[in-house]
Amino acid sequence: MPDTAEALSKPNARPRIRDAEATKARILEAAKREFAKNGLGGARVDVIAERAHANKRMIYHYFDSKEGLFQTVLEAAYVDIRMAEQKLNLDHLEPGAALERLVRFTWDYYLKNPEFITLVNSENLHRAKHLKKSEIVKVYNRRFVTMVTTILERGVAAGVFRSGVDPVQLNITIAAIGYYYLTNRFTGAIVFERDLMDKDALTERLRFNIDTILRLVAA
Amino acid sequence: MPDTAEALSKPNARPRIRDAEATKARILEAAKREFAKNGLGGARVDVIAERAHANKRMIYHYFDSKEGLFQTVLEAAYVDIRMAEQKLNLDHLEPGAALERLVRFTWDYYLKNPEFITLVNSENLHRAKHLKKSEIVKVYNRRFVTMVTTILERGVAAGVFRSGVDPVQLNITIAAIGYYYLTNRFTGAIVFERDLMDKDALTERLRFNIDTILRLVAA
DNA sequence: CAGTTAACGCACTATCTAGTTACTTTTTTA
DNA sequence: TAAAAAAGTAACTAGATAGTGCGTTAACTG
Repeated sequence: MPDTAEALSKPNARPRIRDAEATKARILEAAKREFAKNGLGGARVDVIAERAHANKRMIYHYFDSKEGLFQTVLEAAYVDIRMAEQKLNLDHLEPGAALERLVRFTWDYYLKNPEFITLVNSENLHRAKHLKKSEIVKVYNRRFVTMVTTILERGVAAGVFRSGVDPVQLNITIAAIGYYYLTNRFTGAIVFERDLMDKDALTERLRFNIDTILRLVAA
Repeated sequence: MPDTAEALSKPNARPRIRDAEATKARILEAAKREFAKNGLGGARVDVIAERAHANKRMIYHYFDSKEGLFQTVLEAAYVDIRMAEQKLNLDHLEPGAALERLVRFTWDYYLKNPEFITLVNSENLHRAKHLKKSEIVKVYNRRFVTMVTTILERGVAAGVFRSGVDPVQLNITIAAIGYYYLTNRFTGAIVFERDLMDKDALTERLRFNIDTILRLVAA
């Protein structure tokens, strides 16, 4: 009789397999959802622990504090989008097509990863204090800005884009026209009395955004 | 000796003047700041009471709950921006100038009223549950959408704008290119390694935004 | 297999926080 | 001017909530 009644809370409960990496990953995934849904202030550590099927103690073991956890989640989110952007391989496309592809990608990424937007909003409410500490993110960001600069230069050289467009302003604008539409979709639906998340509405907005950006750089 | 030591906490303290409207106004102002700074979840009712030089009990007396207070603050914010927009009197300007003026106004309003942006962000985190309840805001919003529709129609008739531009998409875009830049100024400063709030940077962004919108509607 | 390390879990606490109770004081009204 | 109504206050409560102390158990190591 190797198992006493006290040793196991449930009869026939198999011994829990221990896996630090898997537990960390489950906590991060649950935290991303909870932070995205309620912001840093509104998120509950107990909820994250429960959703991750982990003990709350482990959160403090791996991430030190609620803010430490938030910072890790945020870093992972930035690394993820920046890596996805790098994979676009825009250099093989002609400048106009490259720009269209970037606008399309940005839109699709926000749509598929709504947590990204909410995490960024939350971080800005806190004046980017967590992102400031992150060294890894800087490296990725530089490569990202370079992408658009290269497209613009190629377009100007080919005579299809006008010169003098600031790559940073363009970058911000590409993000803005997708980001704003999606992050403010709830108040937007009320202000404009329209379902902004309707399938046709989304397609229409993407078309409009591509149009906006191409007209902006057109020669 | 009409005043006993217990009747007055401070010697020579004049009897407090009672003014319900003034107290309400102080609470609303303090609440706007606190909600804008910390979001609905992060805001503290005690802090609002203290900043308003009011007793916390009065908040519950006038606004029922923290959420009731938030809703009132949010409604006031929307009414304020919509009323300011109506005062622009764009009908007297030629279409291009009218559009430029609207872009400029939107930008300046966000700059001068940064709480507006944070309140809207907070409201969207809560899926616009407070704004949904507001009837007054609907009236103002309709007039707002009409404004841009009229400018577009006049521009098309005058042959300076192309036809087929959706006024709602245009409205969203005008807001987006200013709003995104300002709400994400903290993470933006890190991503683009630039001070986005520098005076010259702000002027440059406004110019860029006007350019973006005019190119978007150009015939 | 003995002993060490690392993963995991329970139960607790100090503090905070929205909301309330039970009053006092000023202003208005009849 | 008496009494009713409205404005204002202090002290309290019940429930959360981030964070911990300490014991237990699985996995690895020599």
